Amino acid sequence: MKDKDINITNKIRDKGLKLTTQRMIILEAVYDLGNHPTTDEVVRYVRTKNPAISQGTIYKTLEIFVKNKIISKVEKAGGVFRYDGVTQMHHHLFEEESERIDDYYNEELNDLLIDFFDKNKIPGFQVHHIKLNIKGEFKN
Amino acid sequence: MKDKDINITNKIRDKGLKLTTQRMIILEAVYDLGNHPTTDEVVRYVRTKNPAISQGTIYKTLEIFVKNKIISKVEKAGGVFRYDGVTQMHHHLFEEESERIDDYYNEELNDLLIDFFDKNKIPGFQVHHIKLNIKGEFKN
DNA sequence: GTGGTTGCAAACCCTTTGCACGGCA
DNA sequence: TGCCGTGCAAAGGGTTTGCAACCAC
Repeated sequence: MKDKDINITNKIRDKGLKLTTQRMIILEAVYDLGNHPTTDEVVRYVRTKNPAISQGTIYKTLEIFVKNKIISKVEKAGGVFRYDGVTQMHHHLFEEESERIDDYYNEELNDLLIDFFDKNKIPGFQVHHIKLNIKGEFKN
Repeated sequence: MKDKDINITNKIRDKGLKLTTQRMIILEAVYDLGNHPTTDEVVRYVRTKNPAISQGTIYKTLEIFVKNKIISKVEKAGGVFRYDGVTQMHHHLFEEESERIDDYYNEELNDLLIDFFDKNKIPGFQVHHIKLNIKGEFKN
């Protein structure tokens, strides 16, 4: 068994979820596809590994992963869901026209934000998670 | 003509869009409903003012307003669109279970963010707009 | 006058659901 | 063995589209 498989196995088992072939392949898909895949992209990836896995299962399984915080949904207006296998704090760069979404990591920014909300509690609201949506355009 | 109507009229005309009854009522709906209405909420509001306005027109018109930056879409995972009539820089508080979305205004935070990205340009990306998604829970 | 807008209704498409079968623990 | 997970296919529901009639400019 490869390191990658062990990692995937643990992610699933650590949440008390049953380990099945379907779940392993679906989680592998999110990780391997990397760039915030849509459900459809996950479906196509999974097909290449095992065409017998149904679309319904993929939809259900992705939701189970989200509920168990193994992956997360990218906040995205537009009827299509995207999933994100990165669980550490990071932000997103959006380009509207192209639908492109890149990750943006910056420790200094994270510290700045955490520090800000430590000092400035929001009345009547307890913060769990902060994420910056940065809209603009990619230049080549 | 009320001040409100003049304001709405100008918002539409200033973008070079034709002024129609439908557009005025639809824009009024987004402003009056206030709290990030869904398309369906806009449809219901518009019906009370003029039942003859069709749902298709409302969908098309809201998209036209977004394209012309008169209003904006709230980034939201979930198949339902929400619209936001507030154009000044602000942030959103999300509570997942309840679907509640409140606005969060903080000038100091805005300055902090603008200053940060002035000093820390993102290679290959030009920032147009920054918005924080703050997830957590409302306490009563 | 005329090109953009609207109304209508059907089509779309992603997502959800129900249920019987199958397989992990 | 028991119960959770899966496959299948149909239903659901918000959104989009096409086109003829209409109307601001």
